[in-house]
Parts: sequence; structure tokens; C-alpha cells
Amino acid sequence: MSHPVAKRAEPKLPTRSPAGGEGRAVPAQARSRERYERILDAATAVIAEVGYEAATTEAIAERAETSIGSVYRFFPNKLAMFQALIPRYLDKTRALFDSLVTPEAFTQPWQSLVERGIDLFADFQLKEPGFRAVWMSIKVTDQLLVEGDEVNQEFARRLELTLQFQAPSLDAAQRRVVAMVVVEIVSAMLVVATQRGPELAPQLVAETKKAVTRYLEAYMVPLPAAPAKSSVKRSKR
Amino acid sequence: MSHPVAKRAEPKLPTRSPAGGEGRAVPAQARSRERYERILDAATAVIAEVGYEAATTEAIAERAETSIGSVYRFFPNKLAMFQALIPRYLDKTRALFDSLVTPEAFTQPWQSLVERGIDLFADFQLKEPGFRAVWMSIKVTDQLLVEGDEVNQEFARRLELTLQFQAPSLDAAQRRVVAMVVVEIVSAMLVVATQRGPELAPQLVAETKKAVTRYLEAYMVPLPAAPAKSSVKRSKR
DNA sequence: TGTAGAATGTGAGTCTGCCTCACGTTTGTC
DNA sequence: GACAAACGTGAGGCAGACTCACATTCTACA
Repeated sequence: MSHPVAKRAEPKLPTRSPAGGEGRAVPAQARSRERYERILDAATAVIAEVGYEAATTEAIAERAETSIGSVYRFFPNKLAMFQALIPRYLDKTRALFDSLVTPEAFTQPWQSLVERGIDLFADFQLKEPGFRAVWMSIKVTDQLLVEGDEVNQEFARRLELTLQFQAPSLDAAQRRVVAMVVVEIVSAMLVVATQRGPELAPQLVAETKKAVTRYLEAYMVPLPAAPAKSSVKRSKR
Repeated sequence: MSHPVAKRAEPKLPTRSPAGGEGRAVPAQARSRERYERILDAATAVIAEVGYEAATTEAIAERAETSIGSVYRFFPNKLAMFQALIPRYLDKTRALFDSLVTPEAFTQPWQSLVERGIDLFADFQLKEPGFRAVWMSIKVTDQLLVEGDEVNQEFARRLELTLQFQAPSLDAAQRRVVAMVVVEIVSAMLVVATQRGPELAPQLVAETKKAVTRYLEAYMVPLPAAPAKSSVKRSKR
């Protein structure tokens, strides 16, 4: 007999590659590439306005001044279009991270790095409505969860590296988990802060900084030139 | 001219109350009430199996052994059906909280309360697939975000109360924010832990406890009978 | 117990939105 | 300039949310 559910849920994915990876025409001519970019821009704009679910493929096509047919020439389905947006922001967030974690950055106390990092990312989220839209909708489906988490994973991996030097007491496995926790906390809290409105947002961001700082404190090596106050002796299990 | 987006996005909501609040028949006869419950049970089951998006109203109707017509007698739309699930779990989580925060609970160090609380909630999430499904899908839409956050808000409000006694250094506004941060961190991390699989989940949960504990440490009054080790003197900006 | 009418149940049908495909248009090449 | 390959198009297929006219069951009251 089997549950009717399975039967119904399947056709959602249009007989294509499982996670809507690619599997579509790769633009070869310049005209085509432009169109592709226009579609992605339009998708960003529409999603930013109404969210992922309410964003119709027709609206995106119209906004991109093209036809749905062209949209589906490049993307196997709506989800894939959304996923194609992620690499764009991945690059931007990578750049953000690079601008933060420079050789000079290690001369200042790690606490201020944490604070600057959170501020930077919060700002980025505010300034880039497209990114925010993508970010907020990232939990939309199981597929997206996997794909969208890439940004977080990427971040975590990088953070892991810097932890290697600043928290030598942790082994590789621990570093990985700690980095994940930090990234996920910041990620979640920035979303919450945005949702709670401009009233609470600054307070929430401030508290997030404290939370992360206090969490990491126990793992970090005390900085030589730290501006006093930091609790150096700490037995902690 | 106006963006085509708005025009398209509207009919998504079926000309009913904005956030799918109620606006539908309230079951008067026992037969009806049973059917209502059956539909909710079916919705839970189907959502748990395939997620919110892939859950079709027909599948839910079939599972509840009724017709779509009946489903739409009680719920103005699919989202409302989902929202109706929340009060069910709100009650359960309330009970969970009550079992945790008892008068006796205050005789033990707050750290163990945090740990027990997180464990309890993690367990609850594991044991109740329906709850997990609802919880994981809670970010599905903007509407749900608001409604779904109710559980978190409820939790935060309660936590706020207990903070009143254990963190008297905070004023009301600060307490509110601190409680929100704690609840959101735990909530987000439990979701992440579930997603990352049984491999990493225990470690993530363990680190979440540490994060929350260390965050709160600075605010809490040191317990008289604390099992040593906790850093009592703490200037912290 | 019979019956009016309210409450409830039903599913074929409408509508919206994702996606396909057969055909028309542009570009590149010789 | 003519052929092929790449590209563009939108009417239409199809799934799934939701409606509505009608059928069935219940309740109240004589």
C-alpha cells in the first residue's frame, strides 16, 4: 500500500539531478552570459522583496527582461537558481574574512577581532539585502540546508585555522567543533537580531559578542599585549 | 507600473486573514473535533516524513482518512494547519520547563540546571519526531517565523524570570536580552546538532552547554554550595 | 418517533505557479 | 550567403493549494 506521501513528494523535483546541482546549458556566447547574470540579479532582487517561496519564476524572468524559457535554459529548477546565488556571496564573505584576518590582525587581542568580525558581518548583512534574503531563506528546504550551509562551513573552516594558533590547547577535532559552534552562534544570532527589529538588534549583537568572547576565552592563549583585565589563570576542567 | 512581483505574490494567501490566524469553522460536534485532531495528527506525521514543503494537503487529508474539503473546513490554508501544531508543542515544552525549574532546582548550582535543561530539550527533540519536524521547518516562511518564534519567546520569558533571582545585577531590559540570547543559542545549536548527524551532535551539544554556561557566568551570582572551581572574582568591563 | 434545519463532509473543478518543448531567431564559420 | 550551432520564446502540460455546490449526519423540538 505504501504511504501516499512518498508518491506525491517525488514529482517536486523535476526528474533531474537530485540536488539541482547543474545539468543545464552552460552559456558559451557573451549574450548568453549576460542574460545569465541578469537572471541572477533579478532573482536576488525578487527574493529580497518577497522571499524565496513567494518569488515566482515568471516574476524573475520578467524582471530580468527575458522569458521563463530562457530561465530554464540555465537552471534546471527554481532551487538551482537560488543555489547559484550562493557562490556569489561566498566570494564576498570570503573577501570579508580576508579583510579581517590579516597578519596584522594577530598583533591585537583576539577579543577585538571577534568584535570587529561580528560587526563586519552584521554590517554586510544590513548593506546587502540580497545576501540577507538568501541568508534568511537558507533553511527553506532540506536541499538548501545542505547547500546553504556551505557558507557557514567555509567560515568555520577558516576560523578553525586561526584557532590553530590562538588555541593550541585544542586538538584538531575540538577545534573543528569549537569553530562550528562560534560560526553557528553568530550566524543564528545575526538572523535573530535582524528579525527582532532595529530596537533590539544592537543589544542582541552586543550580547552575541560577549557570548562568543566568553566562550572562546577558556580556550585562547592569553595575548602578550592584551589590555589587561583578561582572566589569565583559569583551571577549567 | 509597479513590480509584477507584488501582483504575483499576493494570491499565495487565499484572501483570508493575513497571518492565517484562524478564520475558519470551529468544531462544535464531537465528531468534528475528532476529525480536527486526526488532521493535526496526520499533518504531524506527514511533515515529519517529508518536511513542510513536500507535505501536500491531499496527502494529509488521505492520512487523516478524510477529504481535502474537510481539511479546508478547519484551516484556511496549509500554513494555518502547520501553525495549529505549535500550541500542542508549546504545552509540552512548557511542561518540560516546569519539570526543570522547580523550587528544589534552585538549591543546586545553576550550571547543572543549564546542562540538564539542554539535555532535556535535546532529548525531547530526539524523541518527538513531530516536534523536530515542526521545529526544523519553523523558518519556512516569514509568517511562520513570527508564529513559530512563539515557542522561543515563551521560553525566553520564563528564563527571564529565573534570571531575576540568579542574576540580580541585570536590569529588566538586560535580562530580557540575555534570556533571548540564551534561548536562541540553544535553539539554533540543537537544530545544527541534529543536522550534523549523530557523529558530531553530542560534541556540539556539549560545547553548547559550555558556551551558555560561560556566557551566563559573568552575570550570575555565585552559588553558596557550588562545587568549587568557578571563577568568583571577575571584573569584566 | 418524525422532521426541519444546522452542522458537517465530499470531491470535482478552478487557479496559480513550476517547468517543458517545438519552433523561431541570432551568431559564428566557411 | 548559407548552413549549423547556440540561443530565445511562450503556449501549454501538470502538480498542488484551495473552493463550492451538493450530499450526509446530527440536534432540537414537536
